[in-house]
Amino acid sequence: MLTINYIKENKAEAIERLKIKNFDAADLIDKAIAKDQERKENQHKLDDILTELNSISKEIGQLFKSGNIEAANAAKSKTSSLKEDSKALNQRAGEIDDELFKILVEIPNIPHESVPAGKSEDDNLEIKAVGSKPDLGTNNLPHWELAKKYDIIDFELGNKLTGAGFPVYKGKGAKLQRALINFFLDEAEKAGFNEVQPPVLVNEASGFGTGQLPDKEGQMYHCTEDNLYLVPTAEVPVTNIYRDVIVSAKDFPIKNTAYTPCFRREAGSYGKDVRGLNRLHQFDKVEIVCIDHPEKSYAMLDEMVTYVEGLVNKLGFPYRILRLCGGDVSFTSALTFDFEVFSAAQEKWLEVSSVSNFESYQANRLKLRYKEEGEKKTKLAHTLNGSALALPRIVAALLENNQTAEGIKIPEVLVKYTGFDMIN
RNA sequence: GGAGAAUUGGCAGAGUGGUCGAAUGCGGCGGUCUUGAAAACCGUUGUCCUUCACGGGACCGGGGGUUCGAAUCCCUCAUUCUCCGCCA
Repeated sequence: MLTINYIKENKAEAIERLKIKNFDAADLIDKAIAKDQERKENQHKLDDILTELNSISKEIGQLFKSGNIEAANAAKSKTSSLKEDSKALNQRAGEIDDELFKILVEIPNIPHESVPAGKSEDDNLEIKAVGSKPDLGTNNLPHWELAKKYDIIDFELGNKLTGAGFPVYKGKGAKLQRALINFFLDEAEKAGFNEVQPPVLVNEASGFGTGQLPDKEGQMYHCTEDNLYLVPTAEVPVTNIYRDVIVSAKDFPIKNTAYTPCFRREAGSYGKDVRGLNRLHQFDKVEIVCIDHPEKSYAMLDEMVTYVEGLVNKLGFPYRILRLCGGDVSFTSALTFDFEVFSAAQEKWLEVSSVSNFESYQANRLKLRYKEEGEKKTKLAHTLNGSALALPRIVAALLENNQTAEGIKIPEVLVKYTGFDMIN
Protein backbone atom coordinates (compact mmCIF):
# COMPACT_ATOMS: atom_id res chain seq x y z
CA MET A 1 0.00 0.00 0.00
CA LEU A 2 0.98 3.61 -0.41
CA THR A 3 2.24 5.49 2.61
CA ILE A 4 -0.03 8.13 4.05
CA ASN A 5 2.82 10.62 3.90
CA TYR A 6 3.26 10.10 0.18
CA ILE A 7 -0.46 10.60 -0.33
CA LYS A 8 -0.52 13.77 1.72
CA GLU A 9 2.47 15.28 0.00
CA ASN A 10 1.58 14.26 -3.55
CA LYS A 11 -2.17 14.27 -3.55
CA ALA A 12 -2.77 15.86 -6.96
CA GLU A 13 -0.04 13.85 -8.64
CA ALA A 14 -1.34 10.59 -7.16
CA ILE A 15 -4.88 11.22 -8.37
CA GLU A 16 -3.62 12.20 -11.82
CA ARG A 17 -1.35 9.21 -12.28
CA LEU A 18 -3.86 6.68 -10.97
CA LYS A 19 -6.11 7.70 -13.86
CA ILE A 20 -3.71 5.70 -16.06
CA LYS A 21 -4.92 2.68 -14.11
CA ASN A 22 -8.48 3.83 -14.83
CA PHE A 23 -8.84 4.41 -11.12
CA ASP A 24 -10.50 7.43 -9.60
CA ALA A 25 -8.70 7.84 -6.28
CA ALA A 26 -9.86 11.33 -5.36
CA ASP A 27 -12.49 10.21 -2.91
CA LEU A 28 -10.37 7.57 -1.18
CA ILE A 29 -7.44 9.94 -0.89
CA ASP A 30 -9.58 12.58 0.77
CA LYS A 31 -10.90 9.99 3.17
CA ALA A 32 -7.40 8.75 3.97
CA ILE A 33 -6.09 12.23 4.68
CA ALA A 34 -9.08 13.02 6.89
CA LYS A 35 -8.69 9.73 8.71
CA ASP A 36 -5.02 10.38 9.31
CA GLN A 37 -5.88 13.79 10.72
CA GLU A 38 -8.39 12.12 13.02
CA ARG A 39 -5.70 9.65 14.04
CA LYS A 40 -3.33 12.45 14.99
CA GLU A 41 -5.90 14.35 17.00
CA ASN A 42 -6.93 11.23 18.84
CA GLN A 43 -3.32 10.34 19.54
CA HIS A 44 -2.59 13.81 20.88
CA LYS A 45 -5.49 13.58 23.32
CA LEU A 46 -4.40 10.12 24.39
CA ASP A 47 -0.78 11.16 24.86
CA ASP A 48 -1.80 14.11 27.00
CA ILE A 49 -3.85 11.91 29.28
CA LEU A 50 -1.10 9.32 29.51
CA THR A 51 1.40 12.02 30.39
CA GLU A 52 -0.78 13.08 33.28
CA LEU A 53 -1.46 9.53 34.36
CA ASN A 54 2.23 8.69 34.27
CA SER A 55 3.16 11.66 36.40
CA ILE A 56 0.43 10.94 38.97
CA SER A 57 1.57 7.34 39.16
CA LYS A 58 5.12 8.43 39.83
CA GLU A 59 3.87 10.77 42.51
CA ILE A 60 1.91 8.00 44.18
CA GLY A 61 5.00 5.84 44.17
CA GLN A 62 6.96 8.58 45.92
CA LEU A 63 4.19 9.16 48.46
CA PHE A 64 3.96 5.49 49.36
CA LYS A 65 7.71 5.33 49.73
CA SER A 66 7.76 8.27 52.10
CA GLY A 67 4.88 6.73 54.07
CA ASN A 68 2.34 9.36 53.17
CA ILE A 69 -0.47 6.86 52.64
CA GLU A 70 -3.28 9.35 52.93
CA ALA A 71 -1.96 11.66 50.24
CA ALA A 72 -1.29 8.65 48.04
CA ASN A 73 -4.85 7.43 48.31
CA ALA A 74 -6.10 10.91 47.58
CA ALA A 75 -4.02 10.97 44.40
CA LYS A 76 -5.39 7.59 43.40
CA SER A 77 -8.91 8.91 43.24
CA LYS A 78 -7.86 11.45 40.65
CA THR A 79 -6.89 8.75 38.18
CA SER A 80 -10.17 6.95 37.64
CA SER A 81 -11.65 9.37 35.14
CA LEU A 82 -8.32 9.69 33.35
CA LYS A 83 -8.18 5.92 33.07
CA GLU A 84 -11.63 5.77 31.58
CA ASP A 85 -10.75 8.41 29.03
CA SER A 86 -7.50 6.77 28.08
CA LYS A 87 -9.22 3.44 27.64
CA ALA A 88 -11.79 4.93 25.30
CA LEU A 89 -9.20 6.88 23.32
CA ASN A 90 -6.98 3.86 23.08
CA GLN A 91 -9.78 1.74 21.73
CA ARG A 92 -10.65 4.49 19.27
CA ALA A 93 -7.02 4.64 18.17
CA GLY A 94 -7.17 0.97 17.24
CA GLU A 95 -10.37 1.48 15.31
CA ILE A 96 -8.97 4.48 13.45
CA ASP A 97 -5.86 2.52 12.49
CA ASP A 98 -8.03 -0.24 11.07
CA GLU A 99 -10.20 2.23 9.21
CA LEU A 100 -7.19 4.01 7.74
CA PHE A 101 -5.64 0.71 6.73
CA LYS A 102 -8.84 -0.35 4.99
CA ILE A 103 -8.84 2.87 2.98
CA LEU A 104 -5.16 2.66 2.09
CA VAL A 105 -5.31 -0.92 0.82
CA GLU A 106 -8.02 0.08 -1.61
CA ILE A 107 -5.72 2.50 -3.39
CA PRO A 108 -3.60 0.83 -6.09
CA ASN A 109 0.08 1.43 -6.61
CA ILE A 110 1.02 4.50 -8.66
CA PRO A 111 1.93 3.36 -12.18
CA HIS A 112 5.37 4.22 -13.52
CA GLU A 113 5.40 7.08 -16.00
CA SER A 114 6.19 4.69 -18.85
CA VAL A 115 2.95 2.73 -18.38
CA PRO A 116 0.79 3.33 -21.44
CA ALA A 117 -2.89 4.21 -21.11
CA GLY A 118 -5.34 1.48 -21.95
CA LYS A 119 -8.39 -0.41 -20.83
CA SER A 120 -7.51 -4.08 -21.27
CA GLU A 121 -4.85 -6.52 -22.40
CA ASP A 122 -5.58 -5.50 -25.98
CA ASP A 123 -3.92 -2.18 -25.25
CA ASN A 124 -0.63 -3.61 -23.99
CA LEU A 125 2.37 -2.29 -25.83
CA GLU A 126 4.45 -4.83 -27.70
CA ILE A 127 8.01 -3.62 -27.22
CA LYS A 128 9.81 -6.52 -28.80
CA ALA A 129 9.01 -9.60 -30.87
CA VAL A 130 11.62 -12.22 -31.69
CA GLY A 131 11.58 -15.37 -33.81
CA SER A 132 9.14 -16.53 -36.42
CA LYS A 133 6.11 -18.69 -35.88
CA PRO A 134 6.95 -22.25 -36.90
CA ASP A 135 5.14 -23.77 -39.84
CA LEU A 136 3.81 -27.08 -38.60
CA GLY A 137 2.03 -28.12 -41.72
CA THR A 138 -1.49 -29.47 -41.57
CA ASN A 139 -1.27 -32.49 -39.27
CA ASN A 140 -0.25 -30.66 -36.16
CA LEU A 141 -1.88 -31.38 -32.80
CA PRO A 142 -2.56 -29.21 -29.77
CA HIS A 143 -0.49 -30.09 -26.70
CA TRP A 144 -3.28 -31.92 -24.87
CA GLU A 145 -3.53 -34.37 -27.73
CA LEU A 146 0.24 -34.72 -27.97
CA ALA A 147 0.33 -35.38 -24.23
CA LYS A 148 -2.11 -38.22 -24.72
CA LYS A 149 -0.43 -39.57 -27.86
CA TYR A 150 2.92 -39.97 -26.13
CA ASP A 151 1.37 -40.73 -22.73
CA ILE A 152 3.35 -38.08 -20.89
CA ILE A 153 0.62 -36.01 -19.21
CA ASP A 154 -2.58 -37.61 -17.94
CA PHE A 155 -5.37 -35.17 -17.30
CA GLU A 156 -8.04 -37.82 -16.68
CA LEU A 157 -5.91 -39.52 -14.06
CA GLY A 158 -5.53 -36.19 -12.31
CA ASN A 159 -9.29 -35.81 -12.38
CA LYS A 160 -9.57 -39.14 -10.62
CA LEU A 161 -6.96 -38.38 -7.98
CA THR A 162 -7.88 -34.78 -7.27
CA GLY A 163 -9.97 -32.97 -9.82
CA ALA A 164 -9.71 -30.83 -12.92
CA GLY A 165 -6.51 -28.81 -13.20
CA PHE A 166 -4.28 -31.30 -11.41
CA PRO A 167 -2.60 -33.31 -14.17
CA VAL A 168 -0.33 -36.29 -13.62
CA TYR A 169 3.00 -36.11 -15.45
CA LYS A 170 4.25 -39.50 -16.49
CA GLY A 171 7.48 -40.99 -17.81
CA LYS A 172 9.27 -38.55 -20.09
CA GLY A 173 6.66 -35.95 -19.18
CA ALA A 174 7.66 -36.16 -15.52
CA LYS A 175 11.34 -36.05 -16.46
CA LEU A 176 10.76 -33.00 -18.60
CA GLN A 177 9.24 -31.21 -15.59
CA ARG A 178 12.23 -32.06 -13.46
CA ALA A 179 14.60 -31.02 -16.24
CA LEU A 180 12.97 -27.63 -16.67
CA ILE A 181 13.02 -26.92 -12.94
CA ASN A 182 16.69 -27.79 -12.70
CA PHE A 183 17.53 -25.84 -15.83
CA PHE A 184 15.78 -22.73 -14.54
CA LEU A 185 17.38 -22.98 -11.11
CA ASP A 186 20.85 -23.51 -12.54
CA GLU A 187 20.48 -20.55 -14.87
CA ALA A 188 19.26 -18.37 -12.00
CA GLU A 189 22.22 -19.36 -9.88
CA LYS A 190 24.58 -18.49 -12.75
CA ALA A 191 22.95 -15.08 -12.92
CA GLY A 192 23.65 -14.45 -9.26
CA PHE A 193 20.37 -15.45 -7.66
CA ASN A 194 20.52 -17.20 -4.33
CA GLU A 195 18.40 -20.34 -4.20
CA VAL A 196 15.99 -20.83 -1.33
CA GLN A 197 13.48 -23.56 -0.70
CA PRO A 198 10.60 -22.08 1.25
CA PRO A 199 7.53 -23.74 2.77
CA VAL A 200 4.58 -24.05 0.42
CA LEU A 201 2.12 -23.38 3.22
CA VAL A 202 2.14 -19.94 4.76
CA ASN A 203 0.36 -18.31 7.65
CA GLU A 204 -2.05 -15.41 7.59
CA ALA A 205 0.60 -12.79 8.31
CA SER A 206 2.56 -13.83 5.21
CA GLY A 207 -0.52 -13.80 3.01
CA PHE A 208 -1.12 -10.34 4.33
CA GLY A 209 2.44 -9.16 3.79
CA THR A 210 2.40 -9.66 0.03
CA GLY A 211 -1.22 -8.57 -0.35
CA GLN A 212 -2.97 -11.87 -1.16
CA LEU A 213 -4.98 -11.27 1.99
CA PRO A 214 -7.50 -10.01 2.60
CA ASP A 215 -8.67 -9.13 -0.93
CA LYS A 216 -7.62 -12.25 -2.86
CA GLU A 217 -8.53 -14.75 -0.18
CA GLY A 218 -10.74 -16.69 -2.59
CA GLN A 219 -7.82 -17.39 -4.92
CA MET A 220 -5.83 -19.35 -2.37
CA TYR A 221 -6.43 -22.83 -1.00
CA HIS A 222 -7.00 -22.52 2.71
CA CYS A 223 -6.32 -25.23 5.29
CA THR A 224 -8.86 -24.12 7.83
CA GLU A 225 -7.89 -26.63 10.51
CA ASP A 226 -4.49 -24.97 10.93
CA ASN A 227 -5.31 -21.66 9.28
CA LEU A 228 -2.58 -21.99 6.66
CA TYR A 229 -2.67 -21.13 2.97
CA LEU A 230 -1.12 -23.00 0.05
CA VAL A 231 1.15 -20.57 -1.78
CA PRO A 232 -0.15 -19.25 -5.11
CA THR A 233 3.45 -18.33 -5.99
CA ALA A 234 6.89 -18.51 -4.37
CA GLU A 235 6.73 -14.73 -4.25
CA VAL A 236 4.71 -15.04 -1.05
CA PRO A 237 7.12 -16.99 1.17
CA VAL A 238 10.30 -15.60 -0.41
CA THR A 239 9.26 -11.95 -0.12
CA ASN A 240 8.00 -12.52 3.41
CA ILE A 241 11.48 -13.59 4.45
CA TYR A 242 12.05 -9.84 4.60
CA ARG A 243 8.88 -8.91 6.46
CA ASP A 244 9.73 -6.67 9.44
CA VAL A 245 13.36 -6.59 8.42
CA ILE A 246 15.73 -3.64 8.22
CA VAL A 247 18.52 -4.36 5.74
CA SER A 248 21.73 -2.45 5.30
CA ALA A 249 21.96 -0.53 2.02
CA LYS A 250 25.31 -2.15 1.34
CA ASP A 251 23.58 -5.55 1.07
CA PHE A 252 21.69 -4.46 -2.06
CA PRO A 253 20.86 -5.94 -4.44
CA ILE A 254 19.26 -8.93 -2.74
CA LYS A 255 18.51 -11.57 -5.36
CA ASN A 256 16.69 -14.77 -4.47
CA THR A 257 15.22 -17.56 -6.52
CA ALA A 258 12.97 -20.43 -5.54
CA TYR A 259 11.20 -23.33 -7.11
CA THR A 260 7.80 -24.18 -5.65
CA PRO A 261 4.64 -25.78 -6.82
CA CYS A 262 1.95 -23.10 -6.98
CA PHE A 263 -1.68 -23.57 -6.03
CA ARG A 264 -4.48 -21.43 -7.38
CA ARG A 265 -8.20 -21.95 -7.07
CA GLU A 266 -8.81 -19.94 -10.26
CA ALA A 267 -12.38 -19.37 -9.21
CA GLY A 268 -14.36 -18.07 -12.16
CA SER A 269 -12.18 -19.47 -14.96
CA TYR A 270 -13.80 -21.56 -17.65
CA GLY A 271 -13.81 -22.71 -21.24
CA LYS A 272 -11.01 -22.87 -23.75
CA ASP A 273 -8.66 -20.76 -21.61
CA VAL A 274 -8.27 -23.65 -19.22
CA ARG A 275 -7.87 -26.38 -21.82
CA GLY A 276 -4.89 -28.66 -21.25
CA LEU A 277 -1.99 -26.94 -19.58
CA ASN A 278 -3.17 -23.41 -20.22
CA ARG A 279 -4.48 -22.91 -16.71
CA LEU A 280 -4.04 -25.29 -13.78
CA HIS A 281 -4.80 -25.40 -10.10
CA GLN A 282 -1.36 -26.79 -9.34
CA PHE A 283 1.68 -25.97 -11.39
CA ASP A 284 5.43 -25.59 -11.07
CA LYS A 285 7.27 -22.34 -11.24
CA VAL A 286 10.71 -20.93 -10.58
CA GLU A 287 10.44 -17.40 -9.29
CA ILE A 288 13.02 -14.64 -8.96
CA VAL A 289 12.54 -12.11 -6.17
CA CYS A 290 14.68 -9.02 -5.73
CA ILE A 291 15.00 -6.30 -3.16
CA ASP A 292 16.89 -3.20 -4.12
CA HIS A 293 17.59 0.43 -3.43
CA PRO A 294 14.87 2.78 -4.73
CA GLU A 295 17.35 4.47 -7.03
CA LYS A 296 18.42 1.17 -8.55
CA SER A 297 15.16 -0.75 -8.81
CA TYR A 298 14.45 0.13 -12.44
CA ALA A 299 17.92 -0.94 -13.48
CA MET A 300 17.20 -4.17 -11.63
CA LEU A 301 13.90 -4.53 -13.47
CA ASP A 302 15.80 -4.26 -16.77
CA GLU A 303 18.28 -6.83 -15.56
CA MET A 304 15.46 -9.23 -14.70
CA VAL A 305 13.75 -8.69 -18.05
CA THR A 306 17.02 -9.37 -19.84
CA TYR A 307 17.53 -12.48 -17.77
CA VAL A 308 14.07 -13.88 -18.54
CA GLU A 309 14.53 -13.04 -22.22
CA GLY A 310 17.72 -15.09 -22.17
CA LEU A 311 15.81 -18.09 -20.83
CA VAL A 312 13.12 -17.90 -23.48
CA ASN A 313 15.77 -17.47 -26.15
CA LYS A 314 17.70 -20.51 -25.02
CA LEU A 315 14.57 -22.61 -25.26
CA GLY A 316 14.14 -21.38 -28.84
CA PHE A 317 10.57 -20.11 -28.80
CA PRO A 318 9.17 -17.21 -30.76
CA TYR A 319 8.32 -14.67 -28.10
CA ARG A 320 7.23 -11.15 -27.52
CA ILE A 321 7.60 -8.75 -24.63
CA LEU A 322 4.71 -6.55 -23.63
CA ARG A 323 4.69 -3.43 -21.55
CA LEU A 324 1.40 -3.74 -19.71
CA CYS A 325 -1.01 -0.87 -20.07
CA GLY A 326 -2.71 0.87 -17.16
CA GLY A 327 -5.77 -1.33 -17.46
CA ASP A 328 -3.81 -4.59 -17.28
CA VAL A 329 -0.97 -3.82 -14.90
CA SER A 330 -1.80 -5.31 -11.52
CA PHE A 331 -3.12 -3.42 -8.54
CA THR A 332 0.18 -3.61 -6.67
CA SER A 333 2.62 -3.15 -9.54
CA ALA A 334 4.17 0.08 -10.80
CA LEU A 335 5.51 -1.40 -14.02
CA THR A 336 5.14 -4.87 -15.48
CA PHE A 337 6.57 -6.63 -18.51
CA ASP A 338 4.88 -9.80 -19.70
CA PHE A 339 6.60 -12.46 -21.73
CA GLU A 340 4.50 -14.49 -24.13
CA VAL A 341 5.60 -17.43 -26.23
CA PHE A 342 3.73 -18.52 -29.32
CA SER A 343 2.13 -21.91 -29.03
CA ALA A 344 1.89 -22.89 -32.66
CA ALA A 345 -0.87 -25.51 -32.74
CA GLN A 346 -3.28 -23.52 -30.60
CA GLU A 347 -2.07 -20.50 -32.54
CA LYS A 348 -2.06 -18.57 -29.30
CA TRP A 349 0.31 -16.38 -27.38
CA LEU A 350 0.78 -17.83 -23.90
CA GLU A 351 1.96 -15.74 -20.97
CA VAL A 352 4.95 -17.47 -19.41
CA SER A 353 6.42 -14.73 -17.29
CA SER A 354 5.45 -11.48 -15.67
CA VAL A 355 8.21 -9.26 -14.32
CA SER A 356 7.25 -6.36 -12.08
CA ASN A 357 8.61 -3.56 -9.98
CA PHE A 358 6.40 -2.88 -6.97
CA GLU A 359 8.56 0.01 -5.81
CA SER A 360 7.77 0.50 -2.11
CA TYR A 361 4.15 -0.63 -2.33
CA GLN A 362 4.78 -4.14 -1.00
CA ALA A 363 7.62 -3.00 1.23
CA ASN A 364 5.33 -0.63 3.10
CA ARG A 365 3.00 -3.42 3.99
CA LEU A 366 5.86 -5.76 4.79
CA LYS A 367 7.71 -3.11 6.79
CA LEU A 368 10.76 -3.94 4.71
CA ARG A 369 13.18 -1.10 5.18
CA TYR A 370 16.81 -0.31 4.64
CA LYS A 371 19.33 1.91 6.27
CA GLU A 372 21.97 3.92 4.49
CA GLU A 373 25.50 3.48 5.84
CA GLY A 374 26.02 5.83 8.77
CA GLU A 375 22.45 7.13 8.69
CA LYS A 376 19.88 6.70 11.40
CA LYS A 377 16.68 6.97 9.40
CA THR A 378 15.13 3.95 7.75
CA LYS A 379 13.47 4.05 4.35
CA LEU A 380 11.29 1.64 2.45
CA ALA A 381 13.09 -0.67 0.04
CA HIS A 382 11.83 -1.59 -3.42
CA THR A 383 10.68 -5.10 -4.24
CA LEU A 384 10.56 -6.81 -7.62
CA ASN A 385 9.69 -10.25 -8.82
CA GLY A 386 9.25 -12.29 -11.94
CA SER A 387 8.57 -15.78 -13.14
CA ALA A 388 11.64 -17.48 -14.51
CA LEU A 389 9.71 -19.39 -15.58
CA ALA A 390 6.29 -20.98 -15.11
CA LEU A 391 6.36 -24.51 -16.48
CA PRO A 392 2.98 -25.51 -17.91
CA ARG A 393 2.76 -23.05 -20.77
CA ILE A 394 6.44 -23.57 -21.56
CA VAL A 395 5.66 -27.28 -21.82
CA ALA A 396 2.57 -26.55 -23.94
CA ALA A 397 4.59 -24.44 -26.37
CA LEU A 398 7.45 -26.93 -26.37
CA LEU A 399 5.21 -29.83 -27.24
CA GLU A 400 3.34 -27.97 -29.94
CA ASN A 401 6.20 -26.07 -31.57
CA ASN A 402 8.67 -28.94 -31.54
CA GLN A 403 6.39 -31.68 -32.83
CA THR A 404 7.69 -33.61 -35.81
CA ALA A 405 6.64 -36.78 -37.57
CA GLU A 406 9.24 -38.64 -35.47
CA GLY A 407 8.23 -37.18 -32.14
CA ILE A 408 8.82 -34.10 -30.04
CA LYS A 409 12.27 -32.61 -30.17
CA ILE A 410 13.77 -31.54 -26.85
CA PRO A 411 15.56 -28.16 -27.03
CA GLU A 412 19.34 -28.49 -27.06
CA VAL A 413 19.88 -26.82 -23.67
CA LEU A 414 17.55 -29.27 -21.93
CA VAL A 415 19.01 -32.50 -23.23
CA LYS A 416 21.64 -32.76 -20.52
CA TYR A 417 18.84 -32.40 -17.97
CA THR A 418 16.34 -34.80 -19.55
CA GLY A 419 18.80 -37.42 -20.71
CA PHE A 420 16.88 -37.82 -23.98
CA ASP A 421 16.48 -35.61 -27.02
CA MET A 422 13.15 -36.85 -28.32
CA ILE A 423 9.77 -37.79 -26.91
CA ASN A 424 8.40 -40.55 -29.09
C1' G B 1 -0.43 -36.26 21.22
C1' G B 2 1.04 -36.02 26.95
C1' A B 3 4.28 -33.67 31.03
C1' G B 4 7.68 -29.83 32.39
C1' A B 5 10.91 -25.32 31.53
C1' A B 6 11.69 -21.04 28.86
C1' U B 7 10.97 -16.45 25.37
C1' U B 8 14.38 -9.33 27.56
C1' G B 9 18.16 -4.59 22.81
C1' G B 10 22.87 -7.24 16.92
C1' C B 11 24.43 -11.43 20.40
C1' A B 12 25.11 -13.17 25.52
C1' G B 13 22.71 -12.07 29.99
C1' A B 14 20.71 -9.26 34.77
C1' G B 15 16.18 -7.51 36.30
C1' U B 16 10.21 -10.67 39.83
C1' G B 17 5.06 -4.47 41.10
C1' G B 18 7.31 2.18 41.48
C1' U B 19 12.79 7.55 38.30
C1' C B 20 13.54 0.26 33.94
C1' G B 21 13.61 1.79 27.51
C1' A B 22 15.84 -1.58 30.73
C1' A B 23 22.45 -3.33 34.59
C1' U B 24 26.74 -5.78 32.73
C1' G B 25 29.74 -8.20 28.96
C1' C B 26 30.69 -8.99 23.73
C1' G B 27 30.13 -6.99 19.00
C1' G B 28 29.44 -2.20 15.99
C1' C B 29 30.56 3.11 15.36
C1' G B 30 33.53 7.68 16.80
C1' G B 31 37.80 9.44 19.46
C1' U B 32 42.64 9.56 22.52
C1' C B 33 47.35 7.06 22.33
C1' U B 34 50.54 4.80 18.02
C1' U B 35 54.74 5.52 12.07
C1' G B 36 50.54 1.91 11.40
C1' A B 37 47.91 -1.90 13.91
C1' A B 38 46.76 -4.38 18.48
C1' A B 39 46.00 -3.46 23.62
C1' A B 40 44.24 0.20 26.98
C1' C B 41 41.12 4.30 27.99
C1' C B 42 36.85 7.81 26.82
C1' G B 43 32.30 8.51 24.27
C1' U B 44 28.36 6.41 21.43
C1' U B 45 25.20 2.38 19.93
C1' G B 46 16.92 -0.24 19.03
C1' U B 47 12.10 0.74 16.41
C1' C B 48 7.74 3.59 15.73
C1' C B 49 4.04 7.83 16.39
C1' U B 50 3.90 13.09 17.38
C1' U B 51 6.20 18.30 17.59
C1' C B 52 9.17 23.96 13.74
C1' A B 53 11.67 22.91 18.24
C1' C B 54 11.91 21.76 23.55
C1' G B 55 9.35 17.85 24.66
C1' G B 56 5.47 13.98 24.91
C1' G B 57 3.74 8.90 23.89
C1' A B 58 4.14 3.42 22.57
C1' C B 59 7.06 -1.08 22.34
C1' C B 60 10.90 -6.46 27.14
C1' G B 61 7.47 -13.24 21.81
C1' G B 62 1.74 -11.79 20.00
C1' G B 63 -3.09 -10.54 22.09
C1' G B 64 -6.13 -9.57 26.43
C1' G B 65 -6.64 -8.62 31.85
C1' U B 66 -5.47 -7.02 37.24
C1' U B 67 -3.29 -2.33 39.38
C1' C B 68 -2.72 4.60 40.72
C1' G B 69 1.63 2.05 38.45
C1' A B 70 3.57 -4.24 34.86
C1' A B 71 9.57 -6.62 31.70
C1' U B 72 7.90 -8.27 36.69
C1' C B 73 1.13 -10.82 38.66
C1' C B 74 -3.19 -13.45 35.86
C1' C B 75 -5.49 -15.50 31.16
C1' U B 76 -4.66 -16.91 26.16
C1' C B 77 -2.03 -17.92 21.63
C1' A B 78 2.67 -18.78 19.18
C1' U B 79 7.61 -20.40 19.29
C1' U B 80 11.99 -22.90 21.51
C1' C B 81 14.20 -26.62 24.77
C1' U B 82 13.92 -31.34 27.90
C1' C B 83 11.36 -36.08 28.87
C1' C B 84 7.55 -39.71 27.11
C1' G B 85 4.59 -41.52 22.90
C1' C B 86 4.17 -41.84 17.50
C1' C B 87 6.67 -41.52 12.89
C1' A B 88 8.97 -40.39 6.90
